[in-house]
Amino acid sequence: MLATSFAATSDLGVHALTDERMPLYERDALAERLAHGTVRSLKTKEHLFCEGDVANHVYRVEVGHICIYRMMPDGRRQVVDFAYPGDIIGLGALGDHADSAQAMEATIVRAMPLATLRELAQADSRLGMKLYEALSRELMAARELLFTVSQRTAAERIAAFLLALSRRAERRGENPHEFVLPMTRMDIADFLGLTIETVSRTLTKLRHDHVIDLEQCILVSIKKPGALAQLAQGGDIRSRN
Amino acid sequence: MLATSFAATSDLGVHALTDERMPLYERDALAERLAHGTVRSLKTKEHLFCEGDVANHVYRVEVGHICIYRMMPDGRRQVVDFAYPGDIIGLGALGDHADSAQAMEATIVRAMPLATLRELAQADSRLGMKLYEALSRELMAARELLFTVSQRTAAERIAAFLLALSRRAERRGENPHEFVLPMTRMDIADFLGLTIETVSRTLTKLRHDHVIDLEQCILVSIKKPGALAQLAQGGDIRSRN
DNA sequence: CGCAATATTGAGTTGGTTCAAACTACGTGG
DNA sequence: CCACGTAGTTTGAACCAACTCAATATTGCG
Repeated sequence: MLATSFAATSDLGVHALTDERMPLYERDALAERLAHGTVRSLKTKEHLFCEGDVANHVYRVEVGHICIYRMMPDGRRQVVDFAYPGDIIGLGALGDHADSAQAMEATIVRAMPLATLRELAQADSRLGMKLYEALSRELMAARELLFTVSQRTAAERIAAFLLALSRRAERRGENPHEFVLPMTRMDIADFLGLTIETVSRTLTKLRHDHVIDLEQCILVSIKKPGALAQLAQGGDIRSRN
Repeated sequence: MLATSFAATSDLGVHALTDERMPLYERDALAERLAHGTVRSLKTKEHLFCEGDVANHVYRVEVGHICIYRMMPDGRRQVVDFAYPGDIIGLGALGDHADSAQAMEATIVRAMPLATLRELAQADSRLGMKLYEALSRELMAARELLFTVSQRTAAERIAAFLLALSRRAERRGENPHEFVLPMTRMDIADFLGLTIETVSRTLTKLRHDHVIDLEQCILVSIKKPGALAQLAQGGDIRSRN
């Protein structure tokens, strides 16, 4: 049930466990199979699967972005992960899906049946180990997010979130100081356990303090990475570069 | 990195995923090996391992209770799990431990080297699958807790927590409507992302509303399970039985 | 261009925190 | 066995960060 290896949440937080993280699936039997897997296209807001659906595939995002979340009957929503191209979704599901996966924009994924995955893992115990490790990392990411949501202030959460996105951009070989937010304020809010208003206010505050810059609401430039890191840790802002 | 299969957190929450849960390790090669594993005794507050320690064993709690948590440099603490007798700790650790494990009282565990675990999994692919499933459940539990902490009010969190403990008691063949809290208010607070004062106040409120009863601060009797469940869901209390 | 969806900003409210003080349980040693 | 000390818990009152409600401003799409 979640984006493996490159998940945004993965390194949300202080300990930056994730810098040791590398693409798991490359050169894997898994990746090879996926390369020939069924392609599925999703429109913006279309669901890849929903809470309660029987889980019978894993997916790799090829193009676009997917939001993994869970809802309460009364409408409260918890976003659990954001999947980027290359990320694998649906690992860890036993029986039914416990979360829903929705395309945040026009998105293409490749699907692979769980049965096939099981066969591969049976045949190649190294793959089994990798899947296990991938799941471990998911677990760490989930706990990191738990920590963030449970213990940090709004400003600290946003700072940690932006830093996680920055590190992710870096890992993907993109500019870590300037990247696009594929998610809406609502997604961010539901991810961090805040309201859209608080997300917005906190971002504008960071902008006014010249820690970041924002264009078109979606293009983030990190101007003072040090200040942002300091903030994420719980320190006061002050003018670090 | 966590208490498998019987973890208290496991079913914290609405969807009660956990009722499908059964003891994983019974009749396993794992359980057999553990039965002959090294015994280790811990005094109250003694650590089994700390954040940053190299992870080279998994442990099964035999007697007592263990608290798994993570700390920030400034002292903020997030409790991630409570391990009961039968629970397995330390699965999912890759390299170093990301959490600390501390005995909440005089506790006995059995240890098994990770190397042995890997061998066993290599030899018996069913065991590998079980470990994978155990980890999946940990992940679900972590997300359930995330959801609880992120979206629920203090009263809802406490209600969900008590219900989780109740279900756990039931699974262990104990009285689900009367059980002892092995953890302090501080542990509960750090688990649910609240302060000890709020935990205390919320418990006394539940007592005054005759939803629960409390003796010696540690013996909980659930008087109105329905009201508690209602509350956990986000509904108002009202006098359900 | 004009509309609908998303984001920002402002003002007032509140749930949970913080700070502080009293109370309870319990282990220790006299 | 009881007096004492300590750690843990409860309770109260003031405060504040984030929420709610409401209005305005963007953005992007048909």
